[in-house]
Amino acid sequence: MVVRRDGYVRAALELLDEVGLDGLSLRKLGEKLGVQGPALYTHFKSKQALLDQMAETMLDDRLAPLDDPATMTDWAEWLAERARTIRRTLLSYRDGARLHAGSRPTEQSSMTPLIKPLLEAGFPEQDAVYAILTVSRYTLGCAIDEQQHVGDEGGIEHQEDPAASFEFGLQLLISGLRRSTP
Amino acid sequence: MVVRRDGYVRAALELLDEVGLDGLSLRKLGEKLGVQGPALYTHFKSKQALLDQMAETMLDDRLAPLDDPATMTDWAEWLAERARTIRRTLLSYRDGARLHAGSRPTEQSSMTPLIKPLLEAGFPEQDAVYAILTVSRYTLGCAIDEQQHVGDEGGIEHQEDPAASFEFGLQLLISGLRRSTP
DNA sequence: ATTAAGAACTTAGCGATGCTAATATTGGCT
DNA sequence: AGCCAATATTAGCATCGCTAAGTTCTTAAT
Repeated sequence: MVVRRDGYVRAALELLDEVGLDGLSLRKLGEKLGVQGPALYTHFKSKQALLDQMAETMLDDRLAPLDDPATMTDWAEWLAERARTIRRTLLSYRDGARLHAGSRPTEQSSMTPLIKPLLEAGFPEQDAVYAILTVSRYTLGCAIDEQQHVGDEGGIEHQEDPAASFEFGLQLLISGLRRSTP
Repeated sequence: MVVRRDGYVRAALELLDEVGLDGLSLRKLGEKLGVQGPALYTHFKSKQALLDQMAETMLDDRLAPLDDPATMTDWAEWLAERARTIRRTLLSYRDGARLHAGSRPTEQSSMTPLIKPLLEAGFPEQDAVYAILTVSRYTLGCAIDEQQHVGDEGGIEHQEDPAASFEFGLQLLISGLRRSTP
């Protein structure tokens, strides 16, 4: 009951790229898996539970390598790189940002390991938590806004470079945080 | 064909608070209006068009007063107050943030009037655009994350004060922007 | 007053959806 | 062989977005 689950989630992520979030149905996913639609209720108690798992898997896959202590140098660079990875990931799936926005974390994904680098840098615990949340939420907001405007027939003022705009705000946050740890 | 439209949108926003985004159907909205479901297609070409209009109306209602030049003092305070209003508004409707995240602006809502205060403060045009975008997107990300975790049975580390966390990041952004205009 | 035009609404119905219930099939373990 | 749990199937309910065809109502020009 836990063996096939992961494969199903990954198939669902493939299907997402093919049909989009609004077109994603359990029957279509079943077809892709050579299985009838209701069979999926053996593994997920609801469609939302599947969506939640998709959102978590999508991010965890690419975020895991970043939490390897070997690659970690500067906390600020780590935090920035984490944000860039989140954005890149959400944008790399069709409706990836909207999928994440509409999902709730499955297990309580602990924040404790995340704030550790910041605590070592001298941040008070509360500030460390807020720093992680702030950067993550800013990144999510960017990804949603960017992805919602794909194929927008660039209006006059739509000369925005999304990556540059994202980096602009990210540096605002990071350098603001830097200033608070002398 | 344009008289009833606005009333229908507001009724839809009321219905949203009652049944949530996933429970919002054209048939239910019709019932609330004493009308059959398909009648709504006279006013909206699709359900998504209705959702788009709801998202726009929701925000415009409360954002309009802020753009009154009389009340504008400091550009930074204006920008911060704008962000707070957006957040307050999104949180004040059930699934308000998710509704906004899944919508696309109806007419190209021009950014020109928004960047004006920043241009007068000496910002280069590109930075002014990025500043508005950054603050708006951060706010959207916050609202989504907060609203998705209502009734989360506060885990051990879930000692977050959402308003304080939002203000933490907002000040990071605003004071970062302040520093770039001496 | 008559007519034409258009907006607003109704009814009927198609294809698809999430999900439940009841029933079957599989596959490893003792 | 026999059992148990995991896994899948079929049938079907209620609801959904949306389309098509036809109706009523308002309004304005003749």
